[in-house]
Amino acid sequence: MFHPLTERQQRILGLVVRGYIETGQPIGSKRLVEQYELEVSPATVRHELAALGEMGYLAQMHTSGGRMPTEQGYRYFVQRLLGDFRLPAHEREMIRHQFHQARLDLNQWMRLAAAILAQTSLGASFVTPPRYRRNRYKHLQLISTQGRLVLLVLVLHGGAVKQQLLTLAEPVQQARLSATADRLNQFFLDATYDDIAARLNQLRDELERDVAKLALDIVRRADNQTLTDIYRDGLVNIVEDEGARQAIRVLEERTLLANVLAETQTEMEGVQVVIGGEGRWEELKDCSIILSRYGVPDEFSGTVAVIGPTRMPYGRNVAAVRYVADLMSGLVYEYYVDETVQTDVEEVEKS
Amino acid sequence: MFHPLTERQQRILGLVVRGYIETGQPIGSKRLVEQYELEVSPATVRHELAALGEMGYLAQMHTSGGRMPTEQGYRYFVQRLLGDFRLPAHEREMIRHQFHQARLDLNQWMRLAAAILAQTSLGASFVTPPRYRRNRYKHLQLISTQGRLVLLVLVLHGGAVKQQLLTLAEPVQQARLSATADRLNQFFLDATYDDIAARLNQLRDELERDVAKLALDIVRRADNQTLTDIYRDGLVNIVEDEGARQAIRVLEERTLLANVLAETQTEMEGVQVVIGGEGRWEELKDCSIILSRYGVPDEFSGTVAVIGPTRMPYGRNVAAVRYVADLMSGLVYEYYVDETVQTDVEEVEKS
DNA sequence: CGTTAGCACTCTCGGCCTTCGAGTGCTAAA
DNA sequence: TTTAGCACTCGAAGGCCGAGAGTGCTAACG
Repeated sequence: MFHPLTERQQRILGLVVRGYIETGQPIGSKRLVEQYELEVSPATVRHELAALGEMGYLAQMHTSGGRMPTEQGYRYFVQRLLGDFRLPAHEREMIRHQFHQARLDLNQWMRLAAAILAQTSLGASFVTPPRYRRNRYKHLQLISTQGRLVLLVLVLHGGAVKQQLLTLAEPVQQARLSATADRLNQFFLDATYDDIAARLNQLRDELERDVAKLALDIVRRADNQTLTDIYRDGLVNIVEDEGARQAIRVLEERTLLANVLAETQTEMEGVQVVIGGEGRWEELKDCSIILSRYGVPDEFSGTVAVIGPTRMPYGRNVAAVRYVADLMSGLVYEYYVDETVQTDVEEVEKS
Repeated sequence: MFHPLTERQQRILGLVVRGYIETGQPIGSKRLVEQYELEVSPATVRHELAALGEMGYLAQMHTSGGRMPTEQGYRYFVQRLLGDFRLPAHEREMIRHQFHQARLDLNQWMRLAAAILAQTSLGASFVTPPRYRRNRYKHLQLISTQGRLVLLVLVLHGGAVKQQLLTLAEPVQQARLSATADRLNQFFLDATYDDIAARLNQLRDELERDVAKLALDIVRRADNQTLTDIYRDGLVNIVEDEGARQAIRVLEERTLLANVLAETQTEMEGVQVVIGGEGRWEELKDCSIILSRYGVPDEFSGTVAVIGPTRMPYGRNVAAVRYVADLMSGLVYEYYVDETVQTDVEEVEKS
């Protein structure tokens, strides 16, 4: 797989890779000898560099511009030259401590893992949730929300909780929903997708069958789930451009974003535009944010927003934000605001 | 709040802002007249520009470098000069269509909203979930997973589903757990944080009280939840630097990431390093990914990873990824792998 | 009085040239 | 095999110049 290298070649390759990683500049023979106090002359090093170049471990951009590692060079470095480095004890201790601080919550752990990796690597990181290759039905619950709308909560093995709203043909009492859920739970405990599919016909009751079909679909989606819910962090570390950094920092540091949203929250409905931090937030000097609430004002509301450089097409973006916010509001009103609150709202409107 | 502007000044300010947004270059009097066919001479425009400059709407970088809008200039533009622009009909139709495609799933809608905004604005976007100012207890479920570990699933008004693992003092039968949940559900239906806190003392049973306390804590966290679970998209649009773009594109395009993970999945345990796409993925030519599985291999596993430029400190990062993966594995084994699967694993190991 | 033409001035940007320094390959000697 | 010497290459940095765009000011004009 790799050309065999002499001791000295390995040493030199390692130095070039390390040097290039550190400085970002191609490394030449002279610097190599001077900086790392090799006991040979630059000319000798040049021989070796040429050899390493021919074997494909090093490349040079220009005829006289020093060497930098090729992909293969990096690979050799990583596989052969990288002694097993360990994190310093105090860092390990700090990380361990943070994990044990966290509650028994897988999502928290993942978020934390992403944050820690971003912090210690000074790069970006991501974490995907653990998943079973074949999920198993564990527990299902049906919760009536309003009229014919029912919230289905399905717990899978491994603690994954999936939720799904469904619309029944006609309203059904909570009691009957609970009974249905209980029966299905007995029937399908620890069932895989195939199990559920096989036993589906045995169900007589129509409601049971409808719910089971939905559960089946959820298990199917969980089985070939493609990386939704991944946790990311540290994007800000790999972006050089200052303008973009600001925007990304805002999106990653939740406290900052929370501040901005809190201060705009109380203001009027409709689309709001925050330009260049409005003098209040130094951190987003070169950014603009176009945002709009959606949902039930002051009661059950979220935010949709676009963030970009101050120099952005405001007309278009304001229109887009407004349109999407309106759509979201419509959907939320229709499906997610349950009766209690709607009554509250009506009362408020009457008074 | 704003200096009053003449008709013509408004017109000119608008043109400068639009022009600057479009080209990114400061705009001068001459170009203004020629490009937009004003019926006055450059000299007149210069007068107006100077006036707008004194009022603080425009600024110039250098004595002779054309004008660009100040923050205040943008603000005037957005508040007064921006006619209400609407998205073209076919775009609106397309967006509406996509929303109605989606299932009745709030999370899907938010993801979709973020994606659409990113796409139409060519900027970054974010969406926060709608939340009640005061959450209400809706439904609680206790699910025994293994030994003394119990998964608590709490549904709040508005369909928010919170989960939390808890450790009991001693194992309890599922039947008793269900009964407890039922009692609490009756007792706390539609209760707010204060309600729960007030009625907590009335609970006799110790298990009930412990669970209720935990539920109370969950509601408290939901009440002053600070922007967890926000959906972001389009970061790639605001980053110029090509290296960073690649990394971000990988993180945003789930299919690409899924490919990479799928192809590395089957390989050996431990930390893996993907350098520069290994020739297989053109899209991450200048990136390296350091990744490791955690959890139960081939059974219940996820990934932790660091992604950054090819030129990164591999030693440190490999160590960090390994350490975090090991920690996560430990936690997952301890709390999230239930008996059924542990048995499976043992069987496999025996055979 | 608002508008315009003319003018001198300023400043950036791109092209062109030069110099400097780091690095290279080759050859011949140790 | 290693080293010194040498001629050569190439990019980065600095200086110079002219073109172009833009400015403010002033004086004339309707």
